[in-house]
Amino acid sequence: MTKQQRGLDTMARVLDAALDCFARTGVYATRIEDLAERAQVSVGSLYHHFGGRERVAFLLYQRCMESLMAEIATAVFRKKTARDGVRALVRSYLGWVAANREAARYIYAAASQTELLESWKAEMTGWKGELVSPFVKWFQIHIDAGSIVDLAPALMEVVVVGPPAEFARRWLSGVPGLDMDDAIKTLPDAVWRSVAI
Amino acid sequence: MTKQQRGLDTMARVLDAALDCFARTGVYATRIEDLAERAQVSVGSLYHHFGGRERVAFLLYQRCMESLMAEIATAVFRKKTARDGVRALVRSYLGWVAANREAARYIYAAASQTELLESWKAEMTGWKGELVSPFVKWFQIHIDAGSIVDLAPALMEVVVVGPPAEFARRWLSGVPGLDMDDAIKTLPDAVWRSVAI
DNA sequence: TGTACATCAGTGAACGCGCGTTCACTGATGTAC
DNA sequence: TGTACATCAGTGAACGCGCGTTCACTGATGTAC
Repeated sequence: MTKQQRGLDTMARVLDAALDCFARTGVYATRIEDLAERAQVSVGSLYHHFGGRERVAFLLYQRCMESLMAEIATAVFRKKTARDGVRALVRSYLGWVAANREAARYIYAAASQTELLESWKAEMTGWKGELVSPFVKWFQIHIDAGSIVDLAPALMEVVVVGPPAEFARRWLSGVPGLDMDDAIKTLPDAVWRSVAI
Repeated sequence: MTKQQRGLDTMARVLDAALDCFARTGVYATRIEDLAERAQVSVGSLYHHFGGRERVAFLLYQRCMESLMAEIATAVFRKKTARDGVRALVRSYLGWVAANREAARYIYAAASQTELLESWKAEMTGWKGELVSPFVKWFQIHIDAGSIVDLAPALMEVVVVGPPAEFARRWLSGVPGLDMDDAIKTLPDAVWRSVAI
């Protein structure tokens, strides 16, 4: 009827293993058996809980995304001014990436796998909306206060997240000449300039 | 000894087919046979010219990337002022994406497939350097003239390309509520603000 | 507190097949004289 | 201009195997009385 604690534990172990495997080898390049072995679980058990690899990939994506959003939320929402909030957002985004390279790598890889996420599209739209809605409200307040340019939420998100996200992608894929500390110093101000009034 | 015209033609046909297949189904989800069929080529011939799927993927990546960079270059380099150049860069980037959705989709997908590009890493570093060096020079001139903030090339690239790239990714993956015309109107100015002095 | 029953959790060998890769061969194009 | 030879281009059936998925079964945990 309901899930037992033991089941939840093994699901967590599988997701841990999936983070390792998916980030390094890629989702479709990791064999079910690799996953099972690394998670100390039989393949049968894995199928019992997830029903297949795609479900593992989706649940892992949710887990990683929620971790990122939680970190950013705590950094932003305790700031009073728009300037401090926007800069904290960029800084915490980059900080999270540096501290969770595998999760970040996986988020970026998964986001571009349309095939992968297509199956869960409905389930995802609602979930993602809930994650970002607090930020939309926060920005709206500062737009109304006249301290931030008036951009539609989707464009605001792109303008603010674009630079740190682009940096993170390149940094994670080992592009030479990229220094995370430099980025943490300069990108917050650059992003703030683009939305400041 | 040297390649014949007939060989070059079939290679081009294979790359055309690969753009279709890779952008829609994903690189590793497209079967060699699908590629061959769509390109009107036998699998044996495909192996004769490329030696495997990865080489197809790499050459296609180069082709797409060069198309994008050429479009941006012609748009930027005829502008005199830094402001016009930066805005033209963002505008032409988005314009190219809108006009070449499949190629854009593939660029983003391929860039996050470390496994894929790892094998050609050496070959790519030099090639990519040649593509971006004209832009580095262009920006340096305007930095020296004091009309643009002094950022390291890698960070400048991230700040300028980040917003349009992030928008493009989301737009291509069908995130609801994204309008390309809106982006073309607002992003160039937002990006310019972040690098203007 | 103990027993009986139901459901969940876990196992791993066996099956089956999709698909990449090869290879011996034919045809086409180029070159030397 | 023609002939002979070399190399490139193209073919597709056959092979082989990696790997996802199933399934009948055992063990563990929870529940009702």
